[in-house]
Amino acid sequence: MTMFDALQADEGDGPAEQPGRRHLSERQAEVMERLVAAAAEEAEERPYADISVRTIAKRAGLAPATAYTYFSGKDHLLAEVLWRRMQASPSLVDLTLPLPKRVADTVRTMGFGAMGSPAVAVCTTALLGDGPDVKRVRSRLGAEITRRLESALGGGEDPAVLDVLQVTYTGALLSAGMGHLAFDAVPMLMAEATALMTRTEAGAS
Amino acid sequence: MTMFDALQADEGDGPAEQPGRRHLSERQAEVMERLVAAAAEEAEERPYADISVRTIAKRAGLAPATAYTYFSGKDHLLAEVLWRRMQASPSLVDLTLPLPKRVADTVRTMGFGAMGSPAVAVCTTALLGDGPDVKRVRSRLGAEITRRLESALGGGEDPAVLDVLQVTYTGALLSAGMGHLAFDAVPMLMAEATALMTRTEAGAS
DNA sequence: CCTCTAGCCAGACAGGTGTCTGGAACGTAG
DNA sequence: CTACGTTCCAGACACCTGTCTGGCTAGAGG
Repeated sequence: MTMFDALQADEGDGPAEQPGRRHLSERQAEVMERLVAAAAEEAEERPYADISVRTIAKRAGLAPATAYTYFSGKDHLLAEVLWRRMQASPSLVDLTLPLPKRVADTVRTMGFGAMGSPAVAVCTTALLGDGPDVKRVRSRLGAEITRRLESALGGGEDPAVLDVLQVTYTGALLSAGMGHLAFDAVPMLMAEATALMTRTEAGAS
Repeated sequence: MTMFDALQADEGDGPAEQPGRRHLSERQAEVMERLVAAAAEEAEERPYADISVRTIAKRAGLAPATAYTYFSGKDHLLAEVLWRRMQASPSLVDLTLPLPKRVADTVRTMGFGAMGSPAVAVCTTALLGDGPDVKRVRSRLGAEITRRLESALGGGEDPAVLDVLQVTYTGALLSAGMGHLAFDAVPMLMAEATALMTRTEAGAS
């Protein structure tokens, strides 16, 4: 496995210490940052199959062995890109908008707008890999998606709606990553799903 | 690539000749069958990472080189298992049932009931792999799922409902394959989604 | 009987991935 | 300046995957 779990990007001044893990030095955090950035660049301009830990490390100006001390493999690295983008994106909800639009906005701003579609597809592919580290990233992402959808819905809806939306969004990301669906169409699809499910509900808000 | 595309299981007497591809001898079809069966057995009792083309070939009593002439790799082989199960399963719809139940039944009978959950998870993982052959299997599976959901809905609904259900089912399979959702819970979830989306529709049927 | 073709097999092979080890570079203390 | 601990690196290494080659067996046809 890796030396430690990938820590969350804690810009700011919070302690942000995970109890299970030793802290990272300034230099170490910077090295990780460079690796993730290099991975994102690779994802932008190469297909998934042509990316390897070695090409990412070379781009970052680091030795492959060093990359392996931080990440367990290329999937872990590329998945981490998605996670960072997610964290860097705002999670604000405009409660004056109608529900479907709120969901669409939440989905649209969920970090991936800044990346090109091929890059998202590449990282999504990586996210599907097996391996315990990738699995952890996936769980974190899933939890965050739930959290954001939850706050977009506002809590006034049937909890089943949230469950379905969560699964639907997972499927939409997958379909988009596979090329069966355009990434641009995802927010629209989610809005449609929301509209269909909440049509005659006791309208929230 | 492989010698030919994996042919569809054409028990019966139809010609079933795909114009692009040469026909297979009796013996060849039987070899493929053994390979797929061995892959299914492997999937039942080993985790994904411990399966390889060589272990499958050994179980089938064949040489690895032979397996590679039929399939491009372990992902292709395991994905084919799912496709065969899908084809072997009935696709009948009882039009007297209410819509959500129809969808749930369709989903439940979609081939995977006969396999253990771990095996489905393993094959689902394989289905997510990249590679042109796996991609083809995925497309065929997707098309079949669409077809079955379509006939379960009966055509009287908003076409958007079908789109959403398709994506939701994709996501549900993925979530289940990842272990975030029980396979048993998938039909229920699909029924819920259907019920929510068609609640106040001008009821079909 | 021999010949010819088609399919399968065993082993060798190249390419790539993740790991390990010895040593270099840096900071700190005495 | 030397001694020491930590962190990172470069190359070597073992492992696995997919491909290729030459030979073997079975069946068809003469």
